[in-house]
Amino acid sequence: MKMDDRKQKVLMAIVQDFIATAEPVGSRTIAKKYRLGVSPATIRNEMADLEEQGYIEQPHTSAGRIPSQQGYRYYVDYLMQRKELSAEQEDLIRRQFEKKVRDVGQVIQKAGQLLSHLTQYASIIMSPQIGAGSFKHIQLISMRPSQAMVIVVMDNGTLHHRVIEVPESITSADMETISGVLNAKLQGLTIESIKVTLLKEIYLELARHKHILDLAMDLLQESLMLRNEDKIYLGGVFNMLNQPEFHNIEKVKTLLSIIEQEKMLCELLSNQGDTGGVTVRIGDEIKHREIKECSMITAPYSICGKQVGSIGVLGPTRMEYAKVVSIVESMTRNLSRAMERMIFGPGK
Amino acid sequence: MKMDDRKQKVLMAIVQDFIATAEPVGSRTIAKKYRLGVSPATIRNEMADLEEQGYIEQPHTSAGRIPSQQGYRYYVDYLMQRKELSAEQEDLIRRQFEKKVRDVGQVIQKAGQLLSHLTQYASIIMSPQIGAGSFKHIQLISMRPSQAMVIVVMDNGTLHHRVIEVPESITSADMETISGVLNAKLQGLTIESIKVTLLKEIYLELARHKHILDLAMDLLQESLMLRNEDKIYLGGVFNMLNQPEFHNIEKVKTLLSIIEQEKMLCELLSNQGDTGGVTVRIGDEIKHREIKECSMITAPYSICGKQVGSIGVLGPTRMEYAKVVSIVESMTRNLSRAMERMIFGPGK
DNA sequence: TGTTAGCACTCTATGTTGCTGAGTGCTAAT
DNA sequence: ATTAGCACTCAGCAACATAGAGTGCTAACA
Repeated sequence: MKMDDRKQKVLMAIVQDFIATAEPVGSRTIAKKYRLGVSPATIRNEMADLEEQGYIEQPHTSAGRIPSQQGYRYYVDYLMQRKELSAEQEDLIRRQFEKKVRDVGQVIQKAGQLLSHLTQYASIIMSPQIGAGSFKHIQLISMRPSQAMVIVVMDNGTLHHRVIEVPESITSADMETISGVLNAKLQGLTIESIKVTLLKEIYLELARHKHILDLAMDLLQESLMLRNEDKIYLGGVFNMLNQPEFHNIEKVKTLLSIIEQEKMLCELLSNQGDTGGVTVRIGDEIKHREIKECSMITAPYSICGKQVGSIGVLGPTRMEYAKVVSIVESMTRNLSRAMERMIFGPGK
Repeated sequence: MKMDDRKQKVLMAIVQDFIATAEPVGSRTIAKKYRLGVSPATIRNEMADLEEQGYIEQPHTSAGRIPSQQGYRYYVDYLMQRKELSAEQEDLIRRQFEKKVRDVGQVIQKAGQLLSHLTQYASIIMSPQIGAGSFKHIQLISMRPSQAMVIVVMDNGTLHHRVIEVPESITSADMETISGVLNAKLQGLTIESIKVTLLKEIYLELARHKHILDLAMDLLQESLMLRNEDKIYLGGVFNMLNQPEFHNIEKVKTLLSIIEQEKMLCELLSNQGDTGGVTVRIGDEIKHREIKECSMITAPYSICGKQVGSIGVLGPTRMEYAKVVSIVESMTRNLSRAMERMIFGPGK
């Protein structure tokens, strides 16, 4: 793993130049553009070594070199220095997140648009996985003569509702009563702690309204079981087509076919390591073989310190790692804050 | 506009063959495959006429003919006969819509997936535009010591909620009271009919809770004003890449750039004619010049007879009109039903 | 008068060839 | 250890040739 200083510089030059131009980099270019103070011939020697060690490769004999996966990895781990965001970028992000939004979906969507706009790659954002909560409040509301709405509020701030059929004989007052009893008996319970005896008790008390009760309990039960499902926002795929690596239709096809499968996207985002920080996965390190020659930079965001979802950027392996890492990091910070405000109110 | 019988047959052959193969159609092919009982030479004469009249064109001298926009139009208006869905397809659609789903978004999404799967083109579906309703019920719920949730239920079955900050001194009982007063005074009102005098009255009655009242009224007002915004589901773009007309990257790019702009999609769907039935727009007839060489087949769906949204299929002008028209039609029927069930409960 | 066979003509698509230039690896001189 | 010099390789491009699909026109035919 040890690498002499000049080799590092050469590797760095190759990676950077290739990221910038998408053209294989020759020894002359490096000597001229990166001023290492040695001649192309010397650099050729270094390159031969680097190739032998697997950091770079040659598309064909008479071409320059391009970084191998291992080369990118080395660059990301040891050579790259983060490129801090410009003041405008910082500002843009902050302002985007200050905007008033209606629901979580909208935050996610805005964040995705911003992320793909800033990076010029595709962005993937997962909506927060707010675990199954416990029951907070239930409310029956009469909507039309024979229809009512059941609303269940969970303590994590989510709510579920459904329209049900009720006998015409049921009055608003009856519904109040039912709501009242259920609230009194069940408040704060999780699915595990709802005892059969307790249910019996309720049914006894509200025997007259068994039918409605059944329907209400159905929704309640579902709500308690439900981990709110994965929603995924994806944007900026269009950007990818500007990358020369996607000038070939077949690649675009495989890319799109993946991207239309939400499940796979979820896996891509969830499969990240342990760290809690920004993760960079290069080429094969993304486990799905359908995605070739792509890299992902992902990071979790959190609500009150608990990781609840992830955001990510998908680009060609020839990605501007230094820039994207900073952007992703800044985004998670801002997104976490926005989510907290969303769910727990504007807070302090 | 009048066209002799054999010409029609020739035009039909050209359109159908081109739709099937994407290759310019020659006179020999028509004579052999479509058995018009005349020789290629005769067909060549007919084709020369058709070209003169603008129904077909020649990509270059030594190629066969392809339909012009006008040619497709004539085909769709006079020649095409609907291709009824196969029993399996009918069945597939029905079963998809019978599945239990959680919310409107999910119905839309499922429908979109199905539509693009059946047609093999891109599908666009608009979520229902349920107009601003009138107020049905408001409920304040204490969530944490200094936080409460306001829920507003509208008579059209939609609901809005928000977490607000409240003084710690407010009790659950206070909230019940506030909810109660608001419900009693405001039930059934629309934004226009809420009078200042009435508001004064409420504020007087609940003077102690002015702060909360303000927050609750904010949400209420927003809810009353809000036409629920356009959400658009889009799927099957991937399918389009299988069409030979999109083997050229530039076209894919313009297609994708459009497709990522939700606004434009909305316009595309809304801009349909009057008819209430299936609308076919070919090439330029879609007003956006960005979309070249595409056709759209759209149709509105309705809730209780009122048109609330549209679904559409976007494909190349060389689209299987006969098939897609039937599919779109069947989908709107099923979607309308599913929406009604969703919003008004399972009903009869 | 409408239909058809025959034929010359056009033009794309495909393949072949040869050349150019970028880039390499090696060797010998510094 | 570095570098200049040189022979070698190979993708990419342009120029050219060829094949084949399809046409339009003409003249013969029913």
